[in-house]
Amino acid sequence: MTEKPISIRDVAERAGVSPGTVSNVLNGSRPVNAALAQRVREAAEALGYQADRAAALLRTGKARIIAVLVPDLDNPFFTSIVSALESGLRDQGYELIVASSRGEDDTEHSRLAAMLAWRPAGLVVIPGSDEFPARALIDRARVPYVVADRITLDPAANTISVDNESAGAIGMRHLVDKGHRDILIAASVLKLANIRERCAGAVSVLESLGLPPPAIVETGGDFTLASDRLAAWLDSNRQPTAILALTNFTTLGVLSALAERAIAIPRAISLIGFDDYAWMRARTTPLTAIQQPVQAMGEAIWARLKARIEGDASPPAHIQFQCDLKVRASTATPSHPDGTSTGAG
Amino acid sequence: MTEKPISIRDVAERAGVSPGTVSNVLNGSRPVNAALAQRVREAAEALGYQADRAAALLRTGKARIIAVLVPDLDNPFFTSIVSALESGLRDQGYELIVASSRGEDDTEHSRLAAMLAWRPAGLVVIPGSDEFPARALIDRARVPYVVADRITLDPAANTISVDNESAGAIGMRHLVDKGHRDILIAASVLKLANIRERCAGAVSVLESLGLPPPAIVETGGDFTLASDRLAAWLDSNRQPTAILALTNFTTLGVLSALAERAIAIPRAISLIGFDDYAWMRARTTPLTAIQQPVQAMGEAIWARLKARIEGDASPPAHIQFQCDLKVRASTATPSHPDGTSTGAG
DNA sequence: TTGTAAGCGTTATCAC
DNA sequence: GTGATAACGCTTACAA
Repeated sequence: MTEKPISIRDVAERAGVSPGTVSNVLNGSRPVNAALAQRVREAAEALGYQADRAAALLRTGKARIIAVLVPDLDNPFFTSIVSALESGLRDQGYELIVASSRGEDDTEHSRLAAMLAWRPAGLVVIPGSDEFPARALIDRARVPYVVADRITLDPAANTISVDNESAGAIGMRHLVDKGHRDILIAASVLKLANIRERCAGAVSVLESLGLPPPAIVETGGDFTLASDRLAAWLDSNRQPTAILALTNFTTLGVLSALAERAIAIPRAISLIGFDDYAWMRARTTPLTAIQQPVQAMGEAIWARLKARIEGDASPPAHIQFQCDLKVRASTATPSHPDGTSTGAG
Repeated sequence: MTEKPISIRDVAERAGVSPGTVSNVLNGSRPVNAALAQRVREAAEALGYQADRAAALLRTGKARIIAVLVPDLDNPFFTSIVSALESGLRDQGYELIVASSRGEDDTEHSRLAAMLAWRPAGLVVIPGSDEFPARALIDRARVPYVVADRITLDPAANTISVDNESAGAIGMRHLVDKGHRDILIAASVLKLANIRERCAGAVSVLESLGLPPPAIVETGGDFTLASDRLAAWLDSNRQPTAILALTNFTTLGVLSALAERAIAIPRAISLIGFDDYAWMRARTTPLTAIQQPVQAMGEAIWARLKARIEGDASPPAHIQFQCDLKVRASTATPSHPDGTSTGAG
């Protein structure tokens, strides 16, 4: 049924040359007589020859594979990073293998081990936690790698992330400028340093102005949990005049909790979302949002990784991108400066 | 710098056995004396040995790789399929390599060729077009494959998709039941058979009731284009009482166009969206939506592909899943049965 | 400039 | 039940 794929020998035979010559022609590794080269190319074309990359890898030890490990393939932030990476790799003859750690340490470990068994040229990882226990595997494999999004304690890592403190700060500053004093921060998981930093940035804005600290609710990682936690919080606390969401899923959680309670945005509560997706704009009240420069981050990840793959030995870089505040209609002046509001449902 | 990874020989030496025995222990391919096996396992563990999968692939010819080609890694429908697939493969020792064709024929061709060079055990493809010219490559590679989401003219293909006619029909039926007679269908690209079928299903509902056919606007594949086209249509036509969107991006386009014009949902226009995402629910007016069973589809794709990989030679199956209409607040009785409405902005 | 042959790490086929 | 050994398809010294 499945017959043998054509090998380099088939091409060599058809072109009347040696396998080595075929390799040299197709890879351009050494100059070959023009006429011969032409014959070889024709033969390869005619047979539909594609070099077996596994064999090439075995021989050279240099895989044109980039492995990517993310915590969740259903989170659009992570997939947008993957997408940006993919377009970078694509033109340079690299393949992308991808796995999800589902935010579980042991899955992270096993998926990483499995991918490393392909001896990839490079690795991009968004760790599930700051501890990132699986990094021992990377050290052992001695593969060039870049850590994205999450902060890591690994001193040898190249990291690409956003300036999380600043990201939190620009959101909070905007709310304070609008006149808000009673602000709730919706944070996903405070165990993650990037979330803590976003919080810290936001809190520091209030501190520097001598204002009281904000309330913070930890919503958990996924949408439904976030929605429930926020609902519970809203039901048992005085209603804030504004909410600052620190991830895309918490943004959804806030929206859901507010919608269920028919709390109007921004009349009753102003809202700043995190990340910037089409659905945030396609609303009667488009969301003010803290936008991460995903495309640029993807490109930077690939640039850094590629440099490492090609032998760059400079000290680990920690590249931070600035987020952009997209001001839209979901943030307004609070209706009652003292914090009570009108939208109770 | 990059020192040699440990090979099977290192393990063999440390355990005092032959490489063949190590292989037999680790793969369970043949019974091995328990004590020896234990020594081997300890040695492998101590050295952190991971078999080089490229070498294994070269020898066996059986890659544990599944290649996935999608039109767009930024479309959550496609990434959700990838995600569902990934969890299926993962536990069975397969690797996932993924590429985006960006909906371009030549990119599709080149990405497919590159992935096939890894001699993957199986292939999942969401073609960019019904013609799917790149399928010649698949035939030549004789690799088991499954076509997902899109309908294909390829008679040999196993396909997994939704029942598109029914999907269109349940949406339209719901609108008609609500009393709508002046309905706009927002279709992405009529060149695609699945979109045409969704249209056909919707149209047939009206036909069977002796009602006049709906207006159809072709919005194009991405969000901004869809938004512009719909805006243009709305500005130059009588306003319908309901809109049926046939893809996730057209849903966004409709929402955006309506929001810009401050047309209220469902007071002025009822709306049915396609696919079902958290953001559709996290709204003051949650969207009635035609939900594709993504998880089940991913599982079915993997089940079918796995069967083929394992030698199943039954005739090509064309599995269709039924979509589910999630009725929410965005669809209501039209305010003016004759089609005029109140929400002009 | 081209051909020949070794060898990458593994698994499968043979002997033992 | 275990150990040599060949072979997978390719690239690359080295020989011609």
